[in-house]
Amino acid sequence: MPGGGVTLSIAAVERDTGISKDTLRVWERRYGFPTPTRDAGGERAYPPDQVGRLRLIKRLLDGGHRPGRVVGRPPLELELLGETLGVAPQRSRATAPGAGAVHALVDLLHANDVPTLRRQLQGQLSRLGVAPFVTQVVAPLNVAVGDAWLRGQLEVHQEHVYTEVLQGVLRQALAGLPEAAAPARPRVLLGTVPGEPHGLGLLMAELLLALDGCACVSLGVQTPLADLLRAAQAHHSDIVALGYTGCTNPNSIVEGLTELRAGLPAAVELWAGGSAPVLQRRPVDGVRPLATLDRLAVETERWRRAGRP
Amino acid sequence: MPGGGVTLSIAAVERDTGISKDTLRVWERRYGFPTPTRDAGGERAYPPDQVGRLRLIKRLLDGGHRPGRVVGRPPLELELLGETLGVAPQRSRATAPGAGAVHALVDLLHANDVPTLRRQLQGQLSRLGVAPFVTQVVAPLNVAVGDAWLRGQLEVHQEHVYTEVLQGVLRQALAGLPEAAAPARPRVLLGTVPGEPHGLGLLMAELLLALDGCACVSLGVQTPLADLLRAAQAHHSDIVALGYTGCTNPNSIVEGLTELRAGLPAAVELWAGGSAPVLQRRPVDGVRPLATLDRLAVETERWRRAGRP
DNA sequence: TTGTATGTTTGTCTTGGACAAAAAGTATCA
DNA sequence: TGATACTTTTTGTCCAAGACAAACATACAA
Repeated sequence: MPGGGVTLSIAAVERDTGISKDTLRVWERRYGFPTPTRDAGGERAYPPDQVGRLRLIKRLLDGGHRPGRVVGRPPLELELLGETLGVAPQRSRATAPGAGAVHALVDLLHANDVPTLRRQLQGQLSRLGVAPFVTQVVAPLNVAVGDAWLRGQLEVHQEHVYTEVLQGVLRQALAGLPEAAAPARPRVLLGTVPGEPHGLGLLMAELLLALDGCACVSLGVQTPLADLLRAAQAHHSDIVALGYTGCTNPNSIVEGLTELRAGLPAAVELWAGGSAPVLQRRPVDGVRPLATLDRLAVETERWRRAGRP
Repeated sequence: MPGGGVTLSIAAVERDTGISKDTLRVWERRYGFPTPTRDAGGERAYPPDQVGRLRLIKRLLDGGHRPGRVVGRPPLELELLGETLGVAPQRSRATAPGAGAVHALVDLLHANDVPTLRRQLQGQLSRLGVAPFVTQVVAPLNVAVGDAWLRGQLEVHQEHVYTEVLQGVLRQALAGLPEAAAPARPRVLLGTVPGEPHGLGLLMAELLLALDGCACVSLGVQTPLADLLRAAQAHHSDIVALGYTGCTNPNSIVEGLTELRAGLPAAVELWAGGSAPVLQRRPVDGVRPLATLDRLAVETERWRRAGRP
């Protein structure tokens, strides 16, 4: 519990790295790392350099490596692994339209130039219009930022700044949209489940849906499952749309979707979008996976064709 | 791990209630509640009604009750306790200016009327101007919403909607502010520590500081401590301002502030604001507690008087 | 009323074992 | 060659009961 000064308690390491206490203890037992010292009370005390190494390991795991191969390895070896990460899927992106703009924006982020970044994004928004801005600039930018972070080229705080700035721009665009007519349909409830802290995707979806004439209500991030159900009832939602980025446990994603589907009336559709691979790999009965943002318009159209009251 | 269907696993209960697994197990041992059944694998399986009761208990604990007095008690008794919660500090608020408006807004929230709520807030903003809106409407509204939630008069999803709508309004106001001149000082870095998911207070502070001519960079919520330090360095911040709402563990708040103060250059000030009682009760050396939003202007003025380069 | 000492409450950490789901490896067949 | 089914390894989470220190409450003295 103490951990003041130069070492961190196991709880502090869990907070800072996102690795659970149970996992930290079992790694120590199995792979011989980390090797925390003990404080006066016999509790684990982690030196800062080990915490840094744990963070690097976490990045590699998020990038697809397996614990057995990385958790015992010396730091130098890990650095090398990190640099070769995420390069494969990049080939297609380099030639995509707007690739130059995306690259320039990542550079600004890298230089910590917040005002210019904000101005550039706003400029792109007014130049392209809302929908093209979201699909052709923000979406690839998101991937680029995620990739850069994965490879350690972007620090965590820079990713936070990115989220914050972009959120400002997107919300401004949302506020500028004309309000939908009173009986707008479908009525969509947006949100993420507990454990999923990223709300940018949600905001992008809300923007596109609102543009398409849907009546959106967003709950923001991390709403408990029971409250998602209650909210859907309170707002007479036609559709519940959830966002997933894959930073959470795949098991709990599937578990949560199953639970929600069971609790939701059959007439209410359940959409699950975002970059979490598990959505495509393990489809849940009665849950519509939305692989890309384009699907939003398609599915909305389908819903309208079905002609609910 | 299963918990599919009608019962929840211990991990799901932790997510839904915010009560840690360790605590759930120790309550069962000490107070005889909860009493989960076991699944085929011998793991705890919590029925939904017990989860609801746990949520109520969590509310009561956040409101100041002690576990020994509430965790064993039957549900009926808990309901009664809940209703008498938080009434004491309300007397002063009833007569405050704008109390009527606050009441009306809470009613809208209660009725799930999102469009009207948004319009009303925007109307108040343009009528009063930014600073009075923040201090005289949003701040008391925050307290009122928190109180209502504590007493069980507002559901969690309604609080989420509130946060979402207000965030939209505040960010719009922020975007409408003229950009500060290039050498604006002080340079303030805003954020919250891991475990603190509420960003509204941060947004309010950013708005007031920007209005006062500060150069703000916000990292949003839940930035790891090490990255807060790195960000302060990258942005050459004069001040690091953190927001706390008290939904987190008081120990870890103090621990985190101590760690940050140790890692930050002496010339960089560390401000801690928000409704967490521990900030006033256990001051940390070298950390400036900001009890109310008014203090922001005062402290900024003091910093400027001190005349840094 | 304020400060100090004592006892109780309470959340978190400990150990070592266990298990099931996911991933990887291997064999079989079209 | 490629897809499918089976087997083994890997890996995160859960369990039990015990221990401890910080926070809280209560009693007592100045």
